[in-house]
Order: sequence, then structure tokens, then C-alpha cells
Amino acid sequence: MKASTALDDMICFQLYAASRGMTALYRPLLEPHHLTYPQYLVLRVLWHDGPTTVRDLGHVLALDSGTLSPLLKRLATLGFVERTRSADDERVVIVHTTDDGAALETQIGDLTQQLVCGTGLDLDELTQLHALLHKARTPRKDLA
Amino acid sequence: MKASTALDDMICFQLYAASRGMTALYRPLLEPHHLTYPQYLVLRVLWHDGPTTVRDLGHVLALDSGTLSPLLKRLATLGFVERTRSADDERVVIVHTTDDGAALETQIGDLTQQLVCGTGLDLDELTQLHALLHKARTPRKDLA
DNA sequence: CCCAATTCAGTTGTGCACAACCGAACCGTG
DNA sequence: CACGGTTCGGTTGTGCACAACTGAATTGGG
Repeated sequence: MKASTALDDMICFQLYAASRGMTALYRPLLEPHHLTYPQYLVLRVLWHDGPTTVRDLGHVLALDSGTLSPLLKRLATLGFVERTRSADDERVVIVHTTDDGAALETQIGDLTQQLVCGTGLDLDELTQLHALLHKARTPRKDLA
Repeated sequence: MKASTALDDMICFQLYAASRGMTALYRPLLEPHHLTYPQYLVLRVLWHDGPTTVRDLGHVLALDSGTLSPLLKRLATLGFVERTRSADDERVVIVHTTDDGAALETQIGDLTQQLVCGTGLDLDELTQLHALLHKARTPRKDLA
């Protein structure tokens, strides 16, 4: 549709468009549960790791408190998570799922099948893509 | 840092994080020109294709008018683009760069070198990544 | 013990994304 | 010409992202 002008920009644009496209694939699957894609990511961390501090959520998801604080407030309003102050350190807020939030894990089930199909890639290609993205993302830590 | 729970989500999260990481690499390079990354993408299209309708910008960038309208207004406020109604069809708005906007193309120069280094990938890997992203993104058209 | 530096979550302000909707301009057919 | 349907750009409302900042809690050095 559009001729390439420079490789770097094509890569970055593809990454940018692919990311939005992927969340667009999730949207209709998450909407019935009133979840957005970033909210779903937070829940995945909580399902996998159990109660987690806001700080650790930020590290795992590479998001800062300016993004997470209102997002967690919305998840709390939905009744999927609760926030409690740590007894050890009053600055720390520990986020944990409610019963409803935990129940979502089984209700949502495996979006895997539907989404892998949505990408049009086979498993080998997905594995390759994963490796490249991981490698591309790793060196960022040195800059942060 | 965090064990994988399912391939699909890791792919989607990697894509999501890599996209944000990439725009973070652009940010300090574009900030001196008061540009954001999406604004830079719009300018690239205009530099490459010349005067373009809002509709065509939306098709090329996969963005709708709800995103482009205010973005173009900000680019116009910065003095980099102007909008004119088409004489043939009064509904159509044609976007074109001003002299300042056109001059930016040479001022910004090649971000290529700096950014390819920022990714930590070599050229082969970038080419491979580009191909996978393109393939993953193509089938979306059927769904839209 | 005291205080300067640091850590932590939260708030504010700006700018995307995107759904839903709007009104003007065009188009086709009768 | 009239009019139903479509196309186009724009607006509104919600929810991320992120920089910059705030203030409370903690920590370490003197």
C-alpha cells in the first residue's frame, strides 16, 4: 500500500500498528467482562503471582504509578481487586484479587486459541517473534 | 523476571511493551522539535506522499478521524501542516506540509542509525522481525 | 536522636486511541 | 428536482501512557 522510506521507521510503525491490532483482537473477548487489555494484563500478573505491590506491578508491566493508580482504582470499582496498605511499610500498597477477580481466571479461560488464529502466524513464527521482541526489549533496562 | 503463563499473552505483552519501548526511544529525538511519535508518523507520510487527505492518512496509519483530527490540529498549531478543503468535494480535507514542516525532514535527518542501535538487534533480525510483524498484521484487513 | 536523602503511591496535565455519534456534502434513483 | 443512503471530517466521552510533581513513610549518617 505504501512504499518503504526507511527500515527503522517501517519496523517501528509495524510494531506500533501490530500492538494496536493485537489489543483490538483482545477487545471483543474482554468487553463482556468489562475489562480493557491493560487491566487484563494486571489481572494476569495477580493470578500468576498472587498479591503484588504496585511497585512490582510497575516493574513487571513496565508501567509507572501514573498509569497504574487510576487503572487499579477502576479494577477496584469493578470489584475485581482490593488494595491494602502493607503493615511492614505504610508506603507500600498490596494489590490482591477479590473472589470475583479470581473467578475471572477460569471464566475467561484460554483466549490463546482464538488469538493465535487471529494473528495468522503458526507456532514456529510466534516463537520466533517472541524471541526477537524479547531480545529487542532487553537492552532497554540499561537505559532506564 | 517473570515466568511465562501462556504463549499468546507473552507475545501480546511483548508486542505491547516493545511498541511502547520503541516510542520511548523516539521521544528524546523528537522532543527538540516538539513532535510526538504519532505526529512524526503523519509527517513522514506527508513527506513521502505529498498532500494527503485525512481519509488516506487514516488508511495508511490505521487511525480514525477521532485520533487524527485533534492530532492534525496540534500539528497545524505548531505550524508544520495546513488543512484545505478540496474544491472537488467539500467534505474532503487535504493536509499538506508548510515550509517549516517540509524543512523538518532534513533537520530531523536519519534517526535510523541511532534507533537501530537502540534495539540491540542486527539488520538480519530487524528484517526478520519486520516480515513477521507484517504477516501478523495483514489478516486484520479481513476483520475490519 | 535528628535530619537529609530516598522510596513509594498518588495526582495533575498533555496527548494519543477508539467507540459512538453528528451534520454537511455528495450520490443515485425516481 | 426530491430524497434516502453513503461518505467525510469532526466532536464527545472513556481509558491508557508518561512527565512532573506532591506528600507521607522509611532509612542512613552524623
